[in-house]
This record gives sequence, structure tokens and C-alpha cells, in this order.
Amino acid sequence: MINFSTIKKSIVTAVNTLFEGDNIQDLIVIENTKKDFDGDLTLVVFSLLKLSKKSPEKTAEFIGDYLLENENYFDDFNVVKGFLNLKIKQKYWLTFFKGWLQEDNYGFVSNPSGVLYMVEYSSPNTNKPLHLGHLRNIFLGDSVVSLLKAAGHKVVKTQIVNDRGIHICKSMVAWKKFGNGETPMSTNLKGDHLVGKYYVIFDKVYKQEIKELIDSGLSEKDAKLKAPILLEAQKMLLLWENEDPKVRALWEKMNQWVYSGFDKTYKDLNVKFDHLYYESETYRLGKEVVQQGVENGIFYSKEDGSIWISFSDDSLDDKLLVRSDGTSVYMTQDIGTAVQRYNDYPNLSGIIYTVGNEQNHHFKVLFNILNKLNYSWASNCFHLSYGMVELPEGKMKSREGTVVDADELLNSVINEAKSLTSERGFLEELSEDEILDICKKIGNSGLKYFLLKVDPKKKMSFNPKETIDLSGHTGPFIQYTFVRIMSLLNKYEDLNNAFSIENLKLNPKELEVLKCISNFADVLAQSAKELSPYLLANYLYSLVKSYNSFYQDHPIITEREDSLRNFRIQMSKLVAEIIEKGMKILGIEMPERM
RNA sequence: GGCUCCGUAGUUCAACUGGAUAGAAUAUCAGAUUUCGGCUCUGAGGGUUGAGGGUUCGAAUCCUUCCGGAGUCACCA
Repeated sequence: MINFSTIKKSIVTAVNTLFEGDNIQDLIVIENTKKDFDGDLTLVVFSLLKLSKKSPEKTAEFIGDYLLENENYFDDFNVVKGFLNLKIKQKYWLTFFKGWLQEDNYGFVSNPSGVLYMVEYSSPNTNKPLHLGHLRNIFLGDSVVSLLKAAGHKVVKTQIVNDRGIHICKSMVAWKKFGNGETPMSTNLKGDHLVGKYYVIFDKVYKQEIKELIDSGLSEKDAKLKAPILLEAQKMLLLWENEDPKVRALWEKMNQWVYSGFDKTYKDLNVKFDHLYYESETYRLGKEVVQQGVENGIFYSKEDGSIWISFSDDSLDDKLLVRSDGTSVYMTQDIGTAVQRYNDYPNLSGIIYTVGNEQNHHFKVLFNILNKLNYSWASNCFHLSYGMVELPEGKMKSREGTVVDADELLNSVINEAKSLTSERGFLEELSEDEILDICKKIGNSGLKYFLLKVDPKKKMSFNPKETIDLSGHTGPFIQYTFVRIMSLLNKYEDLNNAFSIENLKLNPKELEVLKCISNFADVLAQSAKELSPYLLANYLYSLVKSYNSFYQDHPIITEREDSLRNFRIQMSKLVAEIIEKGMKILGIEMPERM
């Protein structure tokens, strides 16, 4: 079957025939022609000048003439500076199009790759509710999973529940001291929010105590170490690791509150995990591995009993692995978790850690340690690092109350969707539940698309005073186009009637849509390869734009000429299909109406 | 202070990884479509890509020096 790569190959062959030299194919750059120029494919000839020994223009014309004469694919070409713009015959565009229609799942990899990945994401601390930053993480991780699946891989979705550590003890201490037995039931608060409240209270008291100690003559540094409430939290952590029954009972109770709170949010976001790991269960394995490492001389211990690793050969500082009181740190449990994962899934081709870029250093050290421990899989661990979401005044800080709460934000976009849909009035005869369901899809889409359209590596900013846009370059805009196409197709019965390749005369806008469609498979593959959903998100928007532009100018089901109408209907159908499947990868569902 | 990353229309983001005249959205202004769903479409204005220097056919992208910002360097997670 003829497709793009056939055509690209023909160009490569031509260049190879025309010039002599080694590795000519490495010099060949073929791109999609930019919109402002006439053509479909562009060959950049600058790199070939040394071989052709001619000016850029002459080289381009030389190749163009040859292609026109010897290959059947091209109508015409033009040369601008060193760019050879080739125009593919319309007949071939239609041939491609027929090919796409025949594929079951155009753009997706149908043969399983046999590769299994684990993707870790979300992984919040269990001492406070989720905020906007977590949402970026969750959406990113979730869509990366779908992208990998679309590329034919298998994936285990996981999160590590950070359910132990000093931060949990802080909420516990504060609740014990000031909580008066409050529960989510008694306060009518979501569990994660209730626990978060006590985390904030802890911090307030802690700061107050520091202030008092400083006033009584202590240095700031000492005051921070000796504040009574902090000592209490530290004592509680020790009790916890020694499995003190009372502390464990309280810990389990409060964790349960948080989990049920998280569950509700996850449900609203339509996020599920295949396998959960709890730090409270993996930190022991971490300690064992570290002990083993000491015996094997990979780590060393100090006189006070603490255990360290030294990176004298690298530029990294020595890193603590177990505290002098025997309790484990973040790194210990991460080592244990990684080992546990490969015990559970020996065939993993890699673990992808979706964690913010503030932890770049942590993961560099972690992977380095795993490497030193001689795990063969250490080099397959990958930190999918993403930038922070910043507010106009800077970073979000949960202790200072400048966070954008996930639940609140989700609610506000859904409300925004409600007011939009009621203005429009297309949903009037639906029940309230149905309307709510649609508004959830729209609101979700606004929020998810907003966070996913940005390159994850970069930090992004969000102004809480402005609501999230639902028109323009947004998820709902894409949904709207989909809904409109569906409404159109529902009015027409024969969706699969034939059209003739020979007699059709495509207009520029139709051609533009076809070109856009042709890129889908490449974009999907690249998004998966680079773990970058934003490429797909931006692509879908450009597809929708070119389709809308076509839609504005040309009738579809009211077109009189049969062949043309059938073509347009099937093109619309394929566009809708790509939108739906593409958005699904981003975790965004299409409403039937809106 | 050391190391890492970032700086693009007023604002939020792109730019096919070194390619053509740096593009979208938003906001503002001007228009189109009385008919398949007006959340659509077409235009206008808006830029010394933080600044300077270098590399080359060609730089937002690579190198270098400044300026500005963020992160990290914890017996926090």
C-alpha cells in the first residue's frame, strides 16, 4: 500500500541516485511544508550543497525536475531559497484517506510490543488534601499511561502512598492535642481536608513555640530543634516505627480518613490505579537492603549508628540512609520500593516516576545508589520530571494557605460549565443527573486540557482569580466540535457510501484537513516516545481548527453531489473518531451533547 | 556560595529538536455567515525571543559573558 513513507523513501532514493557520497540519507531533511508556502512536503537542500556543488536554488530544481520525471507521486514543485516544496497529487491524498478509513484503529499500534512499563504518579502525602500541583501530576501520569498503551505497551499504574514519616506524625500530634475527637462525620469535612486542617494547626503552634523560645533567649536554630511540639512528633515517629499499638491505631484511623477523601477526588477525576505501594510496607525492605549494603561495603556507618553512602567518585555529596536512632528516611523507603517492584514484576522494562522537578536531585541520587547496589534494572528507571504550577505571587505553600485546592477548583469549573450550558439551552429537556454528568465532562475537560497542553518539563502559571477558560484553545472547544459533528452524522443514515477517487476535486480546506489527519499517527508515536501528552493535546486543537475552517465554508450533509457528500461525511467521521480517541488518551471524555 | 533548570506579543502557551516572514489562544478593534448547532469563521493591531558577543548558508534553539527568576545542596517527605 502506498503511504507517506513510500513517498518519503522515493525522495531519499532520488537523492541517493543523483549524488555520490557516504551516508547521504543522514543529510536528508524532509518536513511538512509550512502553511505559508505552496506544497505538501519540503526537502531542505542546504545540507546537500557540498555534494551537488551548485547553488541552493539550482540543487533544489535539479532534484525537483528529477522527481517529477521519474516518480508518479508529484504534481508540481516550487523552490524558495534552499527549500524544495513538493506537491503530492490529489489522487494520492485520497488513496491515503481510504487507507486510514480501512484501519480499525488508525494511528494506534495494533501489535503488542511485549514491553511492560510501570508508571508511578500521584503519590500524595497523607497529611493534607490534593492541590493544583497534584492535579498536574495525576493528569500527566494518567495520560502517559494511555500513550504507552496506544503505542502497544503494557502498563502497570501505581502510586506510592507516603503514609509514614514525620509529616504524618505532625497531623496526629495536633489532632490528639487540639482535636477534641473531631471526625469527618462530626465536622462534615472530607477526611483529607480534616487531617490537613490539623497539619496547618501543628505548624501554627510550632511557629508560636519557636517565637517564645527565641524570646526566652534561644537562638533561632536551637529553637527550631527544641520546640516541644516538634519533639512530640519525633517521639511519635519513633513509637510508630516500634509499632506502639496506640500510635498505630491512631495512625490507621487518620490515614483511613485521608484515603476515603482521596478516593472521592480520584473518582471525580476518573483515575484508578492497578497496584498501590505503601511506604509503611516497603521501608523495612529498604532498611534490609541498606544493611546488606553495609555488609558488602557499599555503604558505611558512623559511630552514632547512622548509615551513609559516599559518592567520592561523583560530584554528589554523601547521603544519609538510616538515621542514628535507626529510623529510615525518604531515600531508604524509595530503595525498598524499587526493589519490591522488581520483585513483584521481574519483567518490567522500566519504571517511570512522575514526580515534580524539585526532586531532580533526589532521583539522581536514588538511581545512582541502585546502580551501586548492582541492580541490573537500575538504568531503566526514569524520572518523568515536571515543572511546578505557580501562582502570580509565586509558589504554592500549603502551610501558608496559598494553595489552590483540587476539590474546590474542580467544583468551580463544573459550575462554570453549568452556567455555560444553561445559557446555551441545548440541554433543557434532560434530567438533572444527565445535565450534571455532561457538565462534569465539560469541567473536567477544561481543567485537564488546561494542565496538559503545556510542556510538562516547563513550569506553568495559574491565576486563581481568573476562572479556567472554556473557549479558545481549550478542551471544551474541542468537545464542542466533536458534538457538532456527531449531531450532524446522526441526521444522516448512510455513513459509509462510496466516493470516487477519480472524479473528486478537493478544495484547499479539505486538503488541509486531510494533511492534518495524516499527522495523527506520527504525533501519537512521538508523544508516547517522549512521554509528552502536550504534543497530542496541541495536535488535536490544530485538527479541530482546520476542520472548523472547512466546516464554515462548505456544506456537508446538504451537499448535492453524491460523491463529494459521501467523502465529506466520512472525513468528518474520521475527524470525530480521532478527536474522541485522542482526547480519551488525555483522560477527557466526550459528551453526547453540550 | 556550588550545581541544575528557566527567561518568547499585555497575559497564558507554541515553534516539527539548527530551517523559510517566530505562531495560537485570550483581551481590544473591524467584519462574515438570516439554513448541516453562532462556544463558528475571516481580518487588524500587538515582538530587538532578557542584554551583549561568538559559531554558520541559517540561531528563540548550540557556545560564552552578564542581568533576572526558580529549584536543590536536610538525621523533612
